[in-house]
Amino acid sequence: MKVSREQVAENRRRILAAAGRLFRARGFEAVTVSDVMTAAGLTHGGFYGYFGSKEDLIAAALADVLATASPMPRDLDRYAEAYLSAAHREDRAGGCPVAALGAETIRHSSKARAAMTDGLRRQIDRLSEGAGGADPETRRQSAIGSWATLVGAMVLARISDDAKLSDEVLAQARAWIGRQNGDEHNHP
Amino acid sequence: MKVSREQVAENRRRILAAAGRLFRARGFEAVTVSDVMTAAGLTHGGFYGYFGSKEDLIAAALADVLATASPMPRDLDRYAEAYLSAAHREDRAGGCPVAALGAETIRHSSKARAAMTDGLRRQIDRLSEGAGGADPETRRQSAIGSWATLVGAMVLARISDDAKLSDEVLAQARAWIGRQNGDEHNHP
DNA sequence: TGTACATCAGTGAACGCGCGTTCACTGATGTAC
DNA sequence: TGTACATCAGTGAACGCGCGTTCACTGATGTAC
Repeated sequence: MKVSREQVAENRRRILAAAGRLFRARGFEAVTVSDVMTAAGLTHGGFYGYFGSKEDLIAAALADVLATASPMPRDLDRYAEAYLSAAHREDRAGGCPVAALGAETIRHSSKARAAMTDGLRRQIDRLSEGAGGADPETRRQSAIGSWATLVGAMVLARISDDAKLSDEVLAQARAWIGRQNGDEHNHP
Repeated sequence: MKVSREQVAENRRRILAAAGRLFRARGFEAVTVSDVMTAAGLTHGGFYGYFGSKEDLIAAALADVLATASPMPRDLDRYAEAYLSAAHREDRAGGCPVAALGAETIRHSSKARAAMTDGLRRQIDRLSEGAGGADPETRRQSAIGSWATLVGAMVLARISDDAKLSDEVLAQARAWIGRQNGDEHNHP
């Protein structure tokens, strides 16, 4: 049965949202087209009316998640605190797509990789604004260094099956970023 | 045809080495048991004489790669230079298993995850030795912070389909780590 | 040391299953008058 | 505004394929004498 144009738009949004969450939680390959469609409240057969292939969905879902990324606190230290939280570590499905899928994306379509690269550029720019340092070059260095530390620390914290070690990684990474920014002159 | 005991040991080593390289290059799920056995110079049927399942192989291959990790230069800055090189970025199959497979490992067997956690502990200890800082706590913080930065920067550098941005990420992450350690007092 | 035989590592065909994808069909939507 | 019909989004059965895994068989190894 045909559905209204608004329903089609709504369904597309639901498919993308479901795919974004499932991919982050389980990775691209462990999630099936059926999984995504069921999570979106549809049956698998309808999928190809929305996307040409599973690879297309991967690229579109990544672009969608990266576009609707969480708004950033104006300050790099505060952002690090939120990013390196136990809540974020536990919430893989709703968390950072780079920490969850960054390494896997390299092996998928060039569109998926382009979406990630685009997200990386925007994230560096956003973090540069909130970074300490007098000149723009220092701020850009802090943005890149901090972002690498945040992503890496979240990967390491999630790897650890020892909760104490995992907590320590998060805390020490936060302190390490603070050590860098605390030395700057923009925090009077 | 039966083969000699030495040949069996050699074959096991080859299977693990092939698996270690293929998994790092393509991820756990995209590599088939046949791929691994063919790369090891055998046929797929013989696999189950060596391992109980593909999941078992994943755990064993991870433990193997992490055990035979490259020897570390005595100094954290020098290690960062080697780790954050273009050569390492290009050599996924022979590179760091954490940057290549860290995020995926969470979703596999507890043995695989335990191998990674073990590797993380050993890496933190190794880097602590080469880190700057007077007291052990500062050195441990530098080790964790640096390791997170290294892993994260490699993931980001590999994501980028823009070579210039990728090079910049590596260079800026190196500088960011140097900035931390350059401030320490153990480099007269 | 040499021979006879039991062992068992490796082979390749075969298995069942679940995947991505296709397609004939259905019936609500939305358009033409 | 109301009616008649063409459109087309969604359904679910079906497809071919490749995966992980099993197994009967083979023939070199290694042991017993």
